[in-house]
Amino acid sequence: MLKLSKKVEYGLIAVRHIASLNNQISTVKEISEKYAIPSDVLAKVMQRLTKGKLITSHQGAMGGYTLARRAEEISVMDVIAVIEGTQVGIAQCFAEEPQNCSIFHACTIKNPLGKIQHNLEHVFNSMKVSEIV
Amino acid sequence: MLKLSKKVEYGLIAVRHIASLNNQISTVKEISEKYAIPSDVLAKVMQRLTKGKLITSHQGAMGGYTLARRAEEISVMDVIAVIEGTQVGIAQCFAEEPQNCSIFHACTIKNPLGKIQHNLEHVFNSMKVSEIV
DNA sequence: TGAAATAGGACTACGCAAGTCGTATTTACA
DNA sequence: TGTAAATACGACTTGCGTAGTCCTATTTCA
Repeated sequence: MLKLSKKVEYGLIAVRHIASLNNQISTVKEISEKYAIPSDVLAKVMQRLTKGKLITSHQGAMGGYTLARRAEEISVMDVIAVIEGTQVGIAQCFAEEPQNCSIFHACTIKNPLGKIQHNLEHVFNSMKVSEIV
Repeated sequence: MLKLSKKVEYGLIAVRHIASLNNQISTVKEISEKYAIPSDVLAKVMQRLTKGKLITSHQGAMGGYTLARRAEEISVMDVIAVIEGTQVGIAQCFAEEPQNCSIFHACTIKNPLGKIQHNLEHVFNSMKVSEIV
């Protein structure tokens, strides 16, 4: 409950890793070994980060990944959004299709949870990869 | 990902309900019908809230539940902790047995996530049931 | 041309959330 | 004193999402 997914953790670690090496090209193999992350899983994460334009892929031998933006311009929220493909929502009300919640009409806690939701979004948006030293 | 469980939502709704009726005795049937919550599920939630001493049960006919403390003294965190029975942790590092994380030793994002964790805890601790109008 | 790298689909395993069911126990009140 | 209304609680089922594995295709450097 209320946990980040491993994919997001892996993504943050990877992006931070590249940033910490001054954007030097890095491979899945290198990162997965260094941090003991299953390489197949990390590979998919990197592909999503690429599609989300947070990093740039370099195919072929001697290839790998570099950041697509400066580390100061990549927020934790960016990484989450790109990897999960959905909005962060602590309840259905704040994700897509709020109406799907079985309780929607009678729910009395949407507003208070909304405050918490906003707070979370703010924290995730304001924390940048460059701060993850 | 990062979602509260339905049980916690139900618990918050129930506690708020009782508080909004000035701590008048309320039954599972009444609450489950009013908010369209499955009564069996709600019953278990109420039992946990009782064990956690947030509400008081009154068995037998004409029984039900009342708050065990003033609404100003019940935080959202209290409800979560009692219902889930575990610490809120956005990653394994912040739950029980941090060492179980497959990445623990090499993880580079414990500190930044810790900031987010603390922020979350603060928000949940400071929001009281009395504020959930 | 071969090796090193990304791209990406298909599949499995597992755990947890959510809900259901059945039964026991307590208590007010007719 | 019996019955109905209520809580107590364990066992079970189901479904879904997470995490991970496997396999193959494609790209590119040397």
